[in-house]
Amino acid sequence: MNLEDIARKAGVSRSTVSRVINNEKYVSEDVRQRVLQVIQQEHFQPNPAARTLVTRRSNIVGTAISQTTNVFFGDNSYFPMLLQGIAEAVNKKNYAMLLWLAESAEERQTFAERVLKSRQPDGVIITSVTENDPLFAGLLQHNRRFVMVETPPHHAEQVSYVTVDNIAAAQAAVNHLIEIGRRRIGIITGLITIRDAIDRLAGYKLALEAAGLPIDPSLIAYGHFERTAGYRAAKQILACDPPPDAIFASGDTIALGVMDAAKELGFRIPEDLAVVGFDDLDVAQQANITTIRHSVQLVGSTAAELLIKLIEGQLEHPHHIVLPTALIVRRSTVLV
Amino acid sequence: MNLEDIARKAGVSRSTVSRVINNEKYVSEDVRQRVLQVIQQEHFQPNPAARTLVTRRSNIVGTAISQTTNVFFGDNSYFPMLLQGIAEAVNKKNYAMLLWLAESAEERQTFAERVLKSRQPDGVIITSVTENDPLFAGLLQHNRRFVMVETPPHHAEQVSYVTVDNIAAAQAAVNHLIEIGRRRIGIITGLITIRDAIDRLAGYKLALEAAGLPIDPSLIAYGHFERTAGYRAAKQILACDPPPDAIFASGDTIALGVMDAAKELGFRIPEDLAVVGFDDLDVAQQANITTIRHSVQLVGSTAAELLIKLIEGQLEHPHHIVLPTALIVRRSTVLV
DNA sequence: TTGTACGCGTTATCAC
DNA sequence: GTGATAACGCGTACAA
Repeated sequence: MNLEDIARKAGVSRSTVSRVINNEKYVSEDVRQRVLQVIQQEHFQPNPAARTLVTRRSNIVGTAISQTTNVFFGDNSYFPMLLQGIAEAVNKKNYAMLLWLAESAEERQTFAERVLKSRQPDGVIITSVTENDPLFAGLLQHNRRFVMVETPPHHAEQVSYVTVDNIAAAQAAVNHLIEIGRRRIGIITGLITIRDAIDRLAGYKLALEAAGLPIDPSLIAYGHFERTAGYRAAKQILACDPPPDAIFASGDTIALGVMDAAKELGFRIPEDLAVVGFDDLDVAQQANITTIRHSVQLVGSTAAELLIKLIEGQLEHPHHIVLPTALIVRRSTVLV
Repeated sequence: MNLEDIARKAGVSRSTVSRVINNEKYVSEDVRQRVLQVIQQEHFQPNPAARTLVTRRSNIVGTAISQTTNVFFGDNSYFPMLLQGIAEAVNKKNYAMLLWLAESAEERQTFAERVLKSRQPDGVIITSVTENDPLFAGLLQHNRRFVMVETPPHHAEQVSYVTVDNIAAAQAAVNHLIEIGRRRIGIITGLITIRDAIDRLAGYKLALEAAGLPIDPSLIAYGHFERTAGYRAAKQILACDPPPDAIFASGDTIALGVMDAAKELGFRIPEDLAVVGFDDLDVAQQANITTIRHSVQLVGSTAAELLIKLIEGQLEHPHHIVLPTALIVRRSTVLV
């Protein structure tokens, strides 16, 4: 069943059917109705491949998640939320989403090749880019259309991206700790090759400096966005003498690990140790963790919308969007 | 850049280039090398739309997740693991994955229409099918190629699917409880319109009957696959007089909710109350919950492999695959 | 072993 | 308003 068949049944030409389907004007109302009726009764859908061949548009956006398995899996709902946001925008615009997931032990290089090789999507959304990410470099080099979630590690001026103001948010988190009287404030970073992690650390330092507090290197632990990593890093920091009276965890899953360690070492929260997370994932609410809220879903939908606008030429590339954050105070810093 | 261009640069005809790309024989070795070299230096990739148009194959498999947002989001890593498994198989076979996610409050009907309308993929993987699922019905009615994860609610004989032996697994779980001396064993089901949930309940009943134990309706609570649902259902069951000495939770997230309720009501685990979960998600290991292990990732990859074999005509439709399970004993039933 | 010619189902560009 | 007809880039019988 194709345009030709529909045309015959409706007693018109192929071009007219095409016009009806694409909602063009210059089709008389009765012809349009007749054609629509045939289309409906035959459950006709135009062949997307043929359409793509001529328009050079697939109406598909790709999403590449180059994280190792356990992060995508684990206690982290970041990616599912991001996907949900992307899906939402993509549906609204009548696009489809192609998804690439890195395999557990896959090299970033082979993953990048897989994504770069694919010519199906009109554009790509990428996330969790590291310093020398071959995917990022490849997209840039081949001049492919893409949008980054998070701030790019470099060439930020040439790249379209959606992010939250990590520096300001981290400052807000640390300021909150200072306001409740904490003076020895530690930080556990995310994977420090990722821009988000870098910026949150920068915000932490800025807040301390602004308050005239010293920056103690022994209170800075480099980790990554997982509970177990948070646990290990917290044990290290809490062993300092004197121990910190607060820890800013660069992610909620890290904060969970901090709580684990604190409990084990007999620190009361928040009396002995105040903890602030980042992201406001479901777990933060469940575990009553003070955190920075930024809607991951909103980041996802914003990124997808931006990408589609770039594809459709409604916006100039590059384009940068910074979404707001909010400090959510819970029991991990303030007793109710 | 297309076949024609490559052909010109290599000094051969378009068809020869096509033959080289598709690895056909009857191409002399030196011509093949010459063509390959040009392809490499031009970074040429054949246009997938043109290819699809003529072969009627897109090498894309669709995955439809028709669950509401919070399930996909929440404390549940089931879908990410499933996706990871699908991605693995899809990569191996050089396919791509198209993903549809239902939106938070979306009607099952509109979601089904969205999936059914799409003609991009060569086949579809679906999951979480309910009794009168319009997506399931639509795929069946339009005679579309698809594979189900889990046992279909009906028409199972006509449908290809991958599942675990839920009945046997639930029996094993309950038998374990009986073996450690429990006699008043409750169950909290998953969403009872889903086949998995139905079968696990059936297995529970079979095990009790086989052991000559009564089936007490007040010990059966109908819930769904979420922690909070497990919590509520557990509070209900634990309020019975006499209370149960064991609960079989139809999912690990439900089991977490049971532990929450038990803790709140002062039940010691496992002394006063033994708890068995299902799925062996990461959380089960973290919370030390006895559970039924079945690799969700394996289910995903098996489903994708099956679908691709059906697409490529290497297997007759319908085809059924039942994957094994294992009882994993942890501290929620037995003190170490 | 290689080349020629046609068709896949659409959109775009004309002429009418 | 409508209808021919030429692309789009590829695979594939068939001819050479």
